[in-house]
Amino acid sequence: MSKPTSHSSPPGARERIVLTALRLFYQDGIRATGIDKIIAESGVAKMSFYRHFPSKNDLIAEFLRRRHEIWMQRFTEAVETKLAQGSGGLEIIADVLRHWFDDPDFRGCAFINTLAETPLPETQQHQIIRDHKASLESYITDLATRLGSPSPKAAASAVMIIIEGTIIRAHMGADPTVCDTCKDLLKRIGRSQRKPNESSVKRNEPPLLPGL
Amino acid sequence: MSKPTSHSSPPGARERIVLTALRLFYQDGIRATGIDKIIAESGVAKMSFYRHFPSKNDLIAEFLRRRHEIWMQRFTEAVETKLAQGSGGLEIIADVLRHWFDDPDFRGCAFINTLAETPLPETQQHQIIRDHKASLESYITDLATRLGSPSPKAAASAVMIIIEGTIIRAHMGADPTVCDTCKDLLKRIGRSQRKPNESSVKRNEPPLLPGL
DNA sequence: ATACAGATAGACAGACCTGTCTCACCGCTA
DNA sequence: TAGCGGTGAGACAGGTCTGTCTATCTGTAT
Repeated sequence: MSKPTSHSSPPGARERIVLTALRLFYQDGIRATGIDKIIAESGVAKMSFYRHFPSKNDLIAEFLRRRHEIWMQRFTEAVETKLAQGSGGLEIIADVLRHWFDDPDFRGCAFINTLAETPLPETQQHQIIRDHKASLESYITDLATRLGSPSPKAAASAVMIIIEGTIIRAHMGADPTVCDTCKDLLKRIGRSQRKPNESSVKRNEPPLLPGL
Repeated sequence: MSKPTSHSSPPGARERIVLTALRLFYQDGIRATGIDKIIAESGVAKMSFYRHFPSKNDLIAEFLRRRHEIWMQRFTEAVETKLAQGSGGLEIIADVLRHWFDDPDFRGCAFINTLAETPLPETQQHQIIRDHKASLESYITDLATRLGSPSPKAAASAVMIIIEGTIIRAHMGADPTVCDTCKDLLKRIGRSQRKPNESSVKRNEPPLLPGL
């Protein structure tokens, strides 16, 4: 709105604060990161901080919004690139996730983590978190549609469970093959919907069509 | 070890502390719950607390251990009951989860939440969390074996992803049909391993055998 | 030159947090 | 009865947290 946000010169006070928050809130968690630390590391005066963000909650909200933009942009870009290479169906998501997990700074999903450390009443934060996941699910639905899924919404619901579960398992760090398992699961999603031989047909959908 | 833990009279100071921690740590999160609050709500003197738990971290560790015992006991009991009723395969897990989510105090998985709000170095906590998940996976592997899965370990890996993902989705609270989707996915796991028609065969397993 | 907008530096208040310490009490057994 | 281990009540220290306030500096437009 008011600041350049990109494409020019040294970032202003507000932008430096947000960039520091993106790093510290994700790396150490929200409760563990004090305002003082953000102020110190972004090289900003305390009053400058409180001029831009009346309270810590406002910065948290901005952190979540920015994280959403950045994450979605990277995720969709990576998926679209793989898609353009014609390298498969929904299971390419597993490769994209694997690449994310390989980042040494990976510490799980910022939205899941924030939800986990926010008890109940922070309705604004919860709303942003839900919006993020809804946005991701919407994109997955679109993706499933383009891949010819006869029931893209049902596929997206299943894919969301698999994505969240894979992120958690990767964050736990126990099983190094979690992305392989994820990929297998996603392949099954892509395949399964064209075999009306058993009980999973209780939705009304067009028969097949391998479109696009 | 030292205290009766059950079957008799009013619980001692240590037990009251642990019971209060089980409630507050899960409900409000670990960082958000101060020692003072636990002390006040368990009706215990501060020195009694610090006699039993030299630091808050010790209480957190005990919280995780007790939560593990209680959760596993309830989970396996519910699964075994449904199993004894002959009501299906791995997908009965979805029903057990649904029942858990219906608890008005449900606030996600205590272990996931604790991991999310614990940055890095709390190795003891991380170890207990990993042990819990490994224990669950071990039980699922056993379950898959008893249900005749030809590759129970692979099945358990997949089921773990689905369980974690379903818990997260339920915690987000966006999609009320998440347990239905979970159930569909679990049914597919139960079915899928006996169709070697496509690429998912890169592990070395016995060809088929619908055993037991 | 002057006025103003925005930034820096840092003191400060009030709350909360962990952990220590003192003192009095209660119930037990020797 | 005398002692003793476990307990309750609460003051206290030292640190950290959020948020407010004052004072000073800098660049720009008038």
